[in-house]
Amino acid sequence: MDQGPPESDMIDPNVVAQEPERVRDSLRRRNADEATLSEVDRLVALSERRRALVTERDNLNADRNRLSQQIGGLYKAGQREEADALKVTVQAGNARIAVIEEELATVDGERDAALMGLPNLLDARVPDGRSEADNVEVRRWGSPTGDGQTGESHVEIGTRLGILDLERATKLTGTRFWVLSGAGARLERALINFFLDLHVSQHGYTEVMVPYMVHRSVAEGTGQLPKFEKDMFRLAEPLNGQDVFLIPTAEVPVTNLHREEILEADQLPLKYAAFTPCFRSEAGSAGRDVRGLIRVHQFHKVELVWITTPEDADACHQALVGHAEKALQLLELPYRVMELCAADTSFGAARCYDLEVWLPSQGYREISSCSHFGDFQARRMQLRYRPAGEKKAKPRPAHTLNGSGLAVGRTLVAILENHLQPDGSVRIPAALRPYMGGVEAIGA
RNA sequence: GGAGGCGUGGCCGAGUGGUUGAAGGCUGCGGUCUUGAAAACCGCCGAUCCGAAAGGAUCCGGGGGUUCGAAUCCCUCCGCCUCCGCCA
Repeated sequence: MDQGPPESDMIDPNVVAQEPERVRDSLRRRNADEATLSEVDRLVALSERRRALVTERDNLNADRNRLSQQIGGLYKAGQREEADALKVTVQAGNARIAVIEEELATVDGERDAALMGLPNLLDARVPDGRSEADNVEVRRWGSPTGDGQTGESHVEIGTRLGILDLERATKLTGTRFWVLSGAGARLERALINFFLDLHVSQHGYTEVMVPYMVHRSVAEGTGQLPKFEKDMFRLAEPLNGQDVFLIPTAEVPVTNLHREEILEADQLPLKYAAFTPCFRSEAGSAGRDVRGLIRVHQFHKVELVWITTPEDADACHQALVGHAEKALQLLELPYRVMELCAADTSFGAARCYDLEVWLPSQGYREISSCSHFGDFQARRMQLRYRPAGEKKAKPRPAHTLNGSGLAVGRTLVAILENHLQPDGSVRIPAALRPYMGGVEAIGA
């Protein structure tokens, strides 16, 4: 069923086997429970067992190979008797090999499953913290208006202007869906084009359009699976022989574009910008952000993805954040940059900055998450590169990064709320007007 | 949906049961030669796992089977191509 080389790894399995304390430290900083911590001990034992089995199996294989050659030689020499005697020996060895292979398959399976369920090692620079309240503000931009509580909400504004229709959306698919019409729909489309043009022509990204449904192994590559299956939508029937999931973000198909490849160092960094819809089940978030466009089952996003070298990754990460910030600045939306603390850093990330846009009705809300995955995703999808310089350098896992540039729906919300005029209309920021057919305000 | 063909290393392409991880070519890298370049010639050039190393194991789309031994035979899945039908 499954294609391609076996998925394995996540954090370097050798690190788990040889420096379990380092892994435990990272897990503790992430607020991991005891069950997860004990996985590390199990992993150490599993790795040892695996090594012993592999060694024995390889030795037996070597014996068999040698004897088989002898058998071939004996047959050619017409010495059937001797050959048949050797066959019996080999058959006995094969029986033992079969037993070992069986145990090895079990051990490998358990080890892989445990490994795939462990979150990434945290970057040492990530600040300690027990919750999102401990995230560290890095900088602010712009001048927020209002108190972040009593401002007119995008739902009220959009409905009043007749460009947002939440009620009719529920007739179609129920709650957490939306309908935009007229200038609202145009605004959504304008934002998509604005983001794409900005990043492609100003920031040097290559635009890509990708499938919105992916195989299970692809979602494992970026780390959504196996742990967060309930957050995704899965097709009822397998497609092309495999389970298929609706993408929760373009990160998934785009980062996996080069899975199982060995890239040359001079190809890096690879920078992709992709517009896609994103589908999220929002399991477990019942009751949160129930009204409006903030948390929905389907939304649009322009995602920025980098594939780079370990040496360059930090600088790339900073550049990525800057690119997302630029979009907010051009749209004249106040925001702050937060460095996430250990407990709030997501499963696959080693380090992460969130961009939070100011909403007069809600205060600061996440509008972009810029993550540095180190080699975590690259290991899971066997995405490697060959270091430059020395002749035959061994392939190494690449480093991957991604960030929203930006979440379109939330940007639309931010524009409605921040650029609301005293007369009830909404001003279109200058940078966006060319994409709005020159319109300067909605509802004026 | 029906019928047929194909799937080998970065690329092209040999190879139908035995010491082939795989001929040959191309590309790439190093060298000789050259003021430099080109050409020519020589050499090197896949990945993963175990091992301190020596060395060993595995991989010819994926999985399974036959066999002492499989790139080579069988089954199955996936992918690509061609023809017919259908839909856009």
